[in-house]
Amino acid sequence: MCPVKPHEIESGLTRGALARATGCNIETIRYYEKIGLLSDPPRTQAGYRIYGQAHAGRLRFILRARALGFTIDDIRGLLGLDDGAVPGCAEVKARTERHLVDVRDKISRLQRIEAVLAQTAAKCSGEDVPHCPVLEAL
Amino acid sequence: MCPVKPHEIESGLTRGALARATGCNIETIRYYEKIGLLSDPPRTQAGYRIYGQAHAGRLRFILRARALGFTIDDIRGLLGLDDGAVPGCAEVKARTERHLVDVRDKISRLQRIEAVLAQTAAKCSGEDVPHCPVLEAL
DNA sequence: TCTTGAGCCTGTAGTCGCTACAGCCTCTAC
DNA sequence: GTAGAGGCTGTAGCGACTACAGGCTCAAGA
Repeated sequence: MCPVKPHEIESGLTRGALARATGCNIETIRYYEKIGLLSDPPRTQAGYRIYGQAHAGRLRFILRARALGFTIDDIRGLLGLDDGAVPGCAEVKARTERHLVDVRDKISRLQRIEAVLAQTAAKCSGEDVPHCPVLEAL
Repeated sequence: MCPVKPHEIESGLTRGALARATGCNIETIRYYEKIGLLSDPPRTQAGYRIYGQAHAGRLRFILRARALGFTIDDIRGLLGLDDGAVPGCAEVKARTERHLVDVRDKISRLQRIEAVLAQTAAKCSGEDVPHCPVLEAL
Protein backbone atom coordinates (compact mmCIF):
# COMPACT_ATOMS: atom_id res chain seq x y z
CA MET A 1 0.00 0.00 0.00
CA CYS A 2 2.10 2.85 -1.22
CA PRO A 3 0.99 6.33 -0.25
CA VAL A 4 -1.41 8.02 -2.64
CA LYS A 5 -1.58 11.72 -3.33
CA PRO A 6 -4.95 13.31 -2.57
CA HIS A 7 -5.58 14.24 -6.23
CA GLU A 8 -5.09 10.60 -7.12
CA ILE A 9 -7.93 9.53 -4.87
CA GLU A 10 -10.75 8.24 -6.95
CA SER A 11 -13.14 6.25 -4.87
CA GLY A 12 -11.54 6.93 -1.50
CA LEU A 13 -12.99 8.91 1.36
CA THR A 14 -11.17 11.07 3.86
CA ARG A 15 -12.06 10.67 7.49
CA GLY A 16 -14.40 13.65 7.37
CA ALA A 17 -16.10 12.36 4.23
CA LEU A 18 -16.59 8.93 5.79
CA ALA A 19 -18.02 10.59 8.89
CA ARG A 20 -20.52 12.55 6.80
CA ALA A 21 -21.38 9.51 4.70
CA THR A 22 -22.19 7.36 7.72
CA GLY A 23 -23.41 9.92 10.24
CA CYS A 24 -20.61 8.84 12.56
CA ASN A 25 -18.70 11.32 14.68
CA ILE A 26 -15.30 11.90 13.10
CA GLU A 27 -13.45 11.11 16.31
CA THR A 28 -15.33 7.88 16.75
CA ILE A 29 -13.84 6.58 13.53
CA ARG A 30 -10.35 7.12 14.87
CA TYR A 31 -11.43 5.47 18.11
CA TYR A 32 -12.71 2.35 16.33
CA GLU A 33 -9.41 2.18 14.50
CA LYS A 34 -7.45 2.51 17.71
CA ILE A 35 -9.30 -0.35 19.36
CA GLY A 36 -8.99 -2.52 16.26
CA LEU A 37 -12.62 -2.56 15.17
CA LEU A 38 -11.75 -0.89 11.89
CA SER A 39 -8.51 -1.80 10.15
CA ASP A 40 -5.92 0.88 9.47
CA PRO A 41 -6.71 2.40 6.09
CA PRO A 42 -4.04 3.28 3.52
CA ARG A 43 -2.64 6.79 3.77
CA THR A 44 -1.65 9.56 1.39
CA GLN A 45 1.96 10.74 1.36
CA ALA A 46 0.96 13.43 3.83
CA GLY A 47 -0.50 10.85 6.18
CA TYR A 48 -4.19 11.41 5.44
CA ARG A 49 -6.38 8.31 5.82
CA ILE A 50 -8.16 7.08 2.70
CA TYR A 51 -11.13 4.80 3.23
CA GLY A 52 -12.59 2.47 0.64
CA GLN A 53 -16.06 0.98 0.32
CA ALA A 54 -15.09 -1.96 2.52
CA HIS A 55 -14.29 0.38 5.39
CA ALA A 56 -17.53 2.26 4.92
CA GLY A 57 -19.50 -0.99 4.93
CA ARG A 58 -17.85 -2.23 8.07
CA LEU A 59 -18.35 1.08 9.83
CA ARG A 60 -22.05 1.03 8.92
CA PHE A 61 -22.30 -2.50 10.31
CA ILE A 62 -20.66 -1.38 13.55
CA LEU A 63 -22.94 1.64 13.86
CA ARG A 64 -26.08 -0.43 13.33
CA ALA A 65 -24.95 -3.01 15.85
CA ARG A 66 -24.14 -0.26 18.38
CA ALA A 67 -27.55 1.31 17.76
CA LEU A 68 -29.07 -2.06 18.65
CA GLY A 69 -27.15 -2.04 21.89
CA PHE A 70 -24.45 -4.58 21.12
CA THR A 71 -21.26 -3.81 23.04
CA ILE A 72 -17.94 -3.31 21.34
CA ASP A 73 -16.96 -6.77 22.51
CA ASP A 74 -20.14 -8.28 21.05
CA ILE A 75 -19.29 -6.63 17.75
CA ARG A 76 -15.75 -7.90 17.88
CA GLY A 77 -17.29 -11.36 18.20
CA LEU A 78 -19.75 -10.84 15.35
CA LEU A 79 -16.89 -9.69 13.13
CA GLY A 80 -14.71 -12.62 14.11
CA LEU A 81 -12.06 -10.35 15.57
CA ASP A 82 -11.75 -12.24 18.85
CA ASP A 83 -10.81 -15.69 17.66
CA GLY A 84 -10.09 -14.92 14.02
CA ALA A 85 -13.04 -16.87 12.62
CA VAL A 86 -16.19 -15.12 11.45
CA PRO A 87 -18.97 -16.89 13.34
CA GLY A 88 -21.40 -19.11 11.47
CA CYS A 89 -25.06 -18.39 11.14
CA ALA A 90 -26.06 -20.48 14.16
CA GLU A 91 -23.46 -18.72 16.28
CA VAL A 92 -24.66 -15.29 15.17
CA LYS A 93 -28.21 -16.26 16.00
CA ALA A 94 -27.14 -17.43 19.45
CA ARG A 95 -25.28 -14.20 20.12
CA THR A 96 -28.27 -12.15 18.99
CA GLU A 97 -30.56 -14.10 21.27
CA ARG A 98 -28.28 -13.70 24.23
CA HIS A 99 -28.29 -9.98 23.59
CA LEU A 100 -32.06 -10.03 23.26
CA VAL A 101 -32.30 -11.58 26.71
CA ASP A 102 -30.12 -8.79 28.09
CA VAL A 103 -32.29 -6.16 26.47
CA ARG A 104 -35.46 -7.70 27.88
CA ASP A 105 -33.81 -7.80 31.26
CA LYS A 106 -33.02 -4.12 31.07
CA ILE A 107 -36.56 -3.36 30.01
CA SER A 108 -38.10 -5.19 32.91
CA ARG A 109 -35.72 -3.58 35.38
CA LEU A 110 -36.67 -0.18 34.01
CA GLN A 111 -40.36 -1.05 34.16
CA ARG A 112 -40.05 -1.88 37.84
CA ILE A 113 -38.32 1.46 38.35
CA GLU A 114 -41.05 3.18 36.37
CA ALA A 115 -43.75 1.66 38.54
CA VAL A 116 -42.07 2.76 41.76
CA LEU A 117 -41.49 6.27 40.47
CA ALA A 118 -45.05 6.62 39.22
CA GLN A 119 -46.48 5.39 42.53
CA THR A 120 -44.18 7.67 44.48
CA ALA A 121 -44.98 10.73 42.43
CA ALA A 122 -48.69 9.99 42.71
CA LYS A 123 -48.48 10.10 46.49
CA CYS A 124 -47.49 13.71 46.31
CA SER A 125 -50.10 16.42 46.23
CA GLY A 126 -47.55 18.93 45.02
CA GLU A 127 -48.29 21.16 47.96
CA ASP A 128 -45.65 22.19 50.39
CA VAL A 129 -46.42 19.89 53.27
CA PRO A 130 -43.87 19.42 56.03
CA HIS A 131 -43.11 15.78 55.26
CA CYS A 132 -42.59 15.15 51.57
CA PRO A 133 -43.93 11.68 50.72
CA VAL A 134 -41.48 11.36 47.86
CA LEU A 135 -38.44 12.02 49.98
CA GLU A 136 -39.82 9.70 52.63
CA ALA A 137 -40.40 6.95 50.10
CA LEU A 138 -36.78 7.29 49.11
CA MET B 1 -15.29 16.91 66.87
CA CYS B 2 -12.33 15.65 68.75
CA PRO B 3 -10.91 12.29 67.71
CA VAL B 4 -12.39 9.29 69.44
CA LYS B 5 -10.59 6.08 70.26
CA PRO B 6 -12.11 2.95 68.75
CA HIS B 7 -13.01 1.43 72.11
CA GLU B 8 -14.92 4.61 72.89
CA ILE B 9 -17.19 4.15 69.90
CA GLU B 10 -20.68 3.43 71.08
CA SER B 11 -23.17 3.96 68.33
CA GLY B 12 -20.68 4.65 65.54
CA LEU B 13 -19.95 2.50 62.55
CA THR B 14 -16.66 2.00 60.77
CA ARG B 15 -16.64 2.18 57.01
CA GLY B 16 -16.81 -1.59 56.72
CA ALA B 17 -19.69 -1.80 59.19
CA LEU B 18 -21.60 0.89 57.32
CA ALA B 19 -20.99 -0.97 54.07
CA ARG B 20 -22.36 -4.18 55.56
CA ALA B 21 -25.31 -2.39 57.14
CA THR B 22 -26.37 -0.77 53.88
CA GLY B 23 -25.22 -3.29 51.30
CA CYS B 24 -23.05 -0.61 49.73
CA ASN B 25 -19.61 -1.37 48.36
CA ILE B 26 -17.02 -0.08 50.81
CA GLU B 27 -15.19 1.94 48.18
CA THR B 28 -18.39 3.58 47.04
CA ILE B 29 -18.79 5.16 50.46
CA ARG B 30 -15.42 6.83 50.13
CA TYR B 31 -16.36 7.88 46.61
CA TYR B 32 -19.59 9.53 47.77
CA GLU B 33 -17.59 11.35 50.40
CA LYS B 34 -15.05 12.52 47.86
CA ILE B 35 -17.71 13.97 45.58
CA GLY B 36 -19.49 15.62 48.49
CA LEU B 37 -22.62 13.49 48.59
CA LEU B 38 -21.81 12.29 52.10
CA SER B 39 -20.25 14.68 54.56
CA ASP B 40 -16.88 13.89 56.10
CA PRO B 41 -17.51 11.86 59.25
CA PRO B 42 -15.59 12.36 62.47
CA ARG B 43 -12.45 10.31 62.85
CA THR B 44 -10.74 8.36 65.59
CA GLN B 45 -7.25 9.39 66.67
CA ALA B 46 -5.87 6.87 64.20
CA GLY B 47 -7.87 8.41 61.38
CA TYR B 48 -10.64 5.80 61.16
CA ARG B 49 -13.98 7.16 59.98
CA ILE B 50 -16.87 6.86 62.42
CA TYR B 51 -20.35 7.11 60.97
CA GLY B 52 -23.49 7.94 62.91
CA GLN B 53 -27.14 7.18 62.20
CA ALA B 54 -27.47 10.36 60.14
CA HIS B 55 -24.78 9.17 57.76
CA ALA B 56 -26.37 5.75 57.48
CA GLY B 57 -29.73 7.33 56.72
CA ARG B 58 -28.35 9.57 54.06
CA LEU B 59 -26.42 6.73 52.46
CA ARG B 60 -29.56 4.60 52.35
CA PHE B 61 -31.39 7.48 50.69
CA ILE B 62 -28.66 7.81 48.08
CA LEU B 63 -28.64 4.07 47.40
CA ARG B 64 -32.41 3.94 46.95
CA ALA B 65 -32.34 6.94 44.64
CA ARG B 66 -29.50 5.39 42.61
CA ALA B 67 -31.42 2.10 42.43
CA LEU B 68 -34.29 4.09 40.92
CA GLY B 69 -31.96 5.46 38.30
CA PHE B 70 -31.49 9.00 39.60
CA THR B 71 -28.07 10.34 38.65
CA ILE B 72 -25.62 11.67 41.21
CA ASP B 73 -26.53 15.18 40.07
CA ASP B 74 -30.25 14.46 40.53
CA ILE B 75 -29.50 13.28 44.04
CA ARG B 76 -27.42 16.35 44.76
CA GLY B 77 -30.50 18.33 43.81
CA LEU B 78 -32.87 16.25 45.93
CA LEU B 79 -30.56 16.70 48.90
CA GLY B 80 -30.26 20.43 48.32
CA LEU B 81 -26.53 20.20 47.78
CA ASP B 82 -26.50 22.23 44.59
CA ASP B 83 -28.03 25.48 45.77
CA GLY B 84 -27.97 24.91 49.50
CA ALA B 85 -31.75 24.70 49.91
CA VAL B 86 -33.53 21.38 50.32
CA PRO B 87 -36.20 21.45 47.60
CA GLY B 88 -39.85 21.73 48.58
CA CYS B 89 -42.38 19.02 47.98
CA ALA B 90 -43.56 20.45 44.66
CA GLU B 91 -40.00 20.67 43.44
CA VAL B 92 -39.27 17.09 44.46
CA LYS B 93 -42.38 15.95 42.64
CA ALA B 94 -41.32 17.82 39.51
CA ARG B 95 -37.85 16.28 39.61
CA THR B 96 -39.32 12.83 40.06
CA GLU B 97 -41.64 13.33 37.12
CA ARG B 98 -38.85 14.55 34.89
CA HIS B 99 -36.91 11.45 35.79
CA LEU B 100 -39.97 9.31 35.12
CA VAL B 101 -40.15 10.76 31.60
CA ASP B 102 -36.50 9.84 31.05
CA VAL B 103 -37.11 6.30 32.27
CA ARG B 104 -40.11 5.88 29.95
CA ASP B 105 -37.99 7.20 27.11
CA LYS B 106 -35.33 4.62 27.80
CA ILE B 107 -37.92 1.88 27.96
CA SER B 108 -39.42 2.75 24.60
CA ARG B 109 -35.99 2.97 22.97
CA LEU B 110 -35.17 -0.46 24.34
CA GLN B 111 -38.51 -1.83 23.17
CA ARG B 112 -37.76 -0.68 19.63
CA ILE B 113 -34.39 -2.41 19.88
CA GLU B 114 -36.06 -5.51 21.23
CA ALA B 115 -38.47 -5.64 18.30
CA VAL B 116 -35.69 -5.34 15.74
CA LEU B 117 -33.57 -7.98 17.46
CA ALA B 118 -36.48 -10.39 17.77
CA GLN B 119 -37.41 -9.96 14.09
CA THR B 120 -33.83 -10.37 13.03
CA ALA B 121 -33.24 -13.48 15.09
CA ALA B 122 -36.50 -14.97 13.78
CA LYS B 123 -35.28 -14.66 10.19
CA CYS B 124 -32.51 -17.07 10.95
CA SER B 125 -33.03 -20.78 10.60
CA GLY B 126 -29.92 -21.46 12.64
CA GLU B 127 -28.47 -23.51 9.83
CA ASP B 128 -25.19 -22.66 8.25
CA VAL B 129 -26.36 -21.02 5.07
CA PRO B 130 -23.88 -18.98 3.01
CA HIS B 131 -25.54 -15.60 3.65
CA CYS B 132 -26.48 -15.08 7.27
CA PRO B 133 -29.73 -13.08 7.42
CA VAL B 134 -28.75 -11.63 10.78
CA LEU B 135 -25.45 -10.26 9.58
CA GLU B 136 -27.13 -8.95 6.47
CA ALA B 137 -29.82 -7.22 8.50
CA LEU B 138 -27.06 -5.52 10.42
C1' DT C 1 3.88 -9.71 75.56
C1' DC C 2 4.09 -10.90 70.93
C1' DT C 3 2.21 -12.12 66.67
C1' DT C 4 -1.12 -12.66 63.20
C1' DG C 5 -4.59 -11.32 60.28
C1' DA C 6 -8.44 -8.46 59.41
C1' DG C 7 -9.57 -4.13 58.39
C1' DC C 8 -8.64 0.65 57.90
C1' DC C 9 -5.93 4.58 55.52
C1' DT C 10 -4.28 7.11 51.16
C1' DG C 11 -3.61 7.96 46.26
C1' DT C 12 -4.07 6.37 41.76
C1' DA C 13 -5.50 3.74 37.71
C1' DG C 14 -8.84 1.19 35.24
C1' DT C 15 -13.62 0.31 33.38
C1' DC C 16 -16.90 1.57 28.81
C1' DG C 17 -17.67 4.16 24.71
C1' DC C 18 -16.89 7.73 23.23
C1' DT C 19 -15.92 13.13 22.77
C1' DA C 20 -13.20 17.22 22.83
C1' DC C 21 -9.28 19.82 22.67
C1' DA C 22 -4.45 21.72 21.81
C1' DG C 23 -0.99 22.37 18.71
C1' DC C 24 0.63 21.26 14.61
C1' DC C 25 0.58 20.18 9.27
C1' DT C 26 -1.55 20.06 4.51
C1' DC C 27 -4.60 21.06 0.99
C1' DT C 28 -7.64 23.99 -1.87
C1' DA C 29 -9.35 28.20 -3.60
C1' DC C 30 -8.97 32.83 -4.34
C1' DG D 1 0.86 34.35 -1.34
C1' DT D 2 -2.47 33.59 1.99
C1' DA D 3 -6.64 32.33 4.41
C1' DG D 4 -9.40 28.90 6.05
C1' DA D 5 -10.99 24.26 6.12
C1' DG D 6 -9.77 20.07 7.40
C1' DG D 7 -6.43 16.58 8.34
C1' DC D 8 -2.78 14.69 11.92
C1' DT D 9 -1.20 13.31 16.80
C1' DG D 10 -1.53 12.62 21.78
C1' DT D 11 -4.05 13.33 25.83
C1' DA D 12 -7.78 14.40 29.09
C1' DG D 13 -12.49 14.31 30.34
C1' DC D 14 -17.22 12.33 31.07
C1' DG D 15 -20.29 9.17 34.90
C1' DA D 16 -20.32 6.14 38.55
C1' DC D 17 -17.95 3.49 40.35
C1' DT D 18 -14.25 -0.44 41.38
C1' DA D 19 -9.77 -2.27 42.34
C1' DC D 20 -5.30 -2.26 43.83
C1' DA D 21 -0.70 -1.15 46.12
C1' DG D 22 1.63 -0.01 50.04
C1' DG D 23 1.28 1.30 54.48
C1' DC D 24 -0.92 1.70 59.34
C1' DT D 25 -3.96 0.10 63.37
C1' DC D 26 -6.61 -2.86 66.05
C1' DA D 27 -8.34 -7.05 68.42
C1' DA D 28 -7.79 -11.73 69.59
C1' DG D 29 -5.24 -15.75 70.55
C1' DA D 30 -0.76 -18.16 72.06
